Amino acid sequence: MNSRRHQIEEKASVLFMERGYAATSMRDLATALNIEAASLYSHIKAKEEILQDICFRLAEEFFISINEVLQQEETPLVKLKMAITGHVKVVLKDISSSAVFINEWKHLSETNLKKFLQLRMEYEKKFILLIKEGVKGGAIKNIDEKFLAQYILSSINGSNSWYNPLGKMTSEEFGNQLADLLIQGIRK
Amino acid sequence: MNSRRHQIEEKASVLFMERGYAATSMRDLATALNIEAASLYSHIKAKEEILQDICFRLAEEFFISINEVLQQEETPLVKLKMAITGHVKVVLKDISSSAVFINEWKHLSETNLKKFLQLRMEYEKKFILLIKEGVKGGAIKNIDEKFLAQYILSSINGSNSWYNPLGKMTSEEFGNQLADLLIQGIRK
DNA sequence: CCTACCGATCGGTAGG
DNA sequence: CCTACCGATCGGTAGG
Repeated sequence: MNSRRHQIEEKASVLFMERGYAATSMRDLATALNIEAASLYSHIKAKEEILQDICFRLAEEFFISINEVLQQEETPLVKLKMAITGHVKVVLKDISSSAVFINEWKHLSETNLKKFLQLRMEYEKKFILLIKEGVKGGAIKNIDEKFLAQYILSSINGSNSWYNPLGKMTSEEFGNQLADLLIQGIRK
Repeated sequence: MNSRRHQIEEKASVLFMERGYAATSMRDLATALNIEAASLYSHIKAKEEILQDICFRLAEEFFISINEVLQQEETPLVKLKMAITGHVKVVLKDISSSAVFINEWKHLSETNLKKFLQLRMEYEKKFILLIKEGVKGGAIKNIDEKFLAQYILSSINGSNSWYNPLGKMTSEEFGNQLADLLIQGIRK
C-alpha cells in the first residue's frame, strides 16, 4: 500500500547492510532516494522506526516458516531439514533486510531491543525442541541441543553474507545443499 | 611494551563489539578508561587507527595458524580439521577483537579496506586449496570448494557470537566439537 | 516534498 | 593527561 514508505525501507535495508545502521545518516538515505532529509519525516517518525520495522518484519517471517514446519507430521530429522531450508528461504529472499535483522538489531533502543531478543529466544526454542525430539529418537547425535541449535542457526545466518544470487545455484539449491551439510553433520 | 595503548585497544574492542565501531564515540571510549577524549590522541593518531590495528592483528594470527597447518604432513581431512580448530582458537582467544575483525572491518577506509579484503581472500584461498586436495583424494564430497570454504569459515566465525566462556565447554572442547560437526558434514 | 533551521554530538587540534 | 575549543555533521522540527 504505502509505496513510498516501502521504497524508503527497501533503500534503507541496502544502506544499513552496506554501511551499518549507525554509519548511515538520514541524509545518505534521502540522497539515495533523491529527496531532502527532512522529507523523510513525512513518511516515518524516526530513524529507528525503519530499523524496527525491518527487524520485526523479518522476525515475523521466520516465525511463519517455523510454525508451518512444526505442524507437519514428519520425523524430527525431516522437520529439522524443513526448518533449515525454510529459514534459508527467508534469509535469501531479501538479503539486505535479513542482513539488517542479523547484524543491526543491537541498535534498537531499550523496549524494542527487549522485545526483539524475546522473539529471537522463542524462535531458537522451537529449534531446540525440534532437535531434542531428534536426539531422543536417536536420529541426532547426543550433543547439547542448545549448542546444536546455535550452530545451525548461526551457520545459516552466516550464509547471508556469502550467497551469491548471480552464481550457479538458485536459492532453493543453495538451501538444500546447506541443509544437507548441516544435517549430515549432526545425524547419528 | 606500550601498555596504555594496549589498554585502549582492549577496551575499544569490547565497545566496538557491543555497540559497533560507528556507534562508539571517542568520548565513550575515554570515559570507559577514565580519561578525557582529547587524551586518547597522545596514544593514537585517529579513531580508525584502533580499528586498523585490531583487524590486521587478527588477520596475522589467522595466517600464522593456517600456515602452521599447511606445512604438516597429514591427510587433507586431518589438516582441514587442524585448520578449523586453529581458526576457532584464534576466534575464542579474544572474542571481542575477533568480533571486530568479523563484523567491523567494513568501516576501514579505502586503502586499509583494500588491503584487508586482499588478506581475507588470500586466507580463504588457503582453505579452498586444502578442500580441493580433499575432494581430489575422495575424502571430501564433490561440492564446489569455494562453497565449502565459505560455509566452514562463516560457520566458525558465527560461533564468536554464541560461544559462552562460562559454559561447560572449554574453548578447546568447543573447537573440537565444532570441527567434528563440520567435517562429518562435508566428508564422503 | 522543500527551505531554513536547531541543539547535540562527533573526531580531532592547540597549547600547556 | 587536561582545558578549551573548532568545523562538520547528526537526527529531527517548524512552517509552508
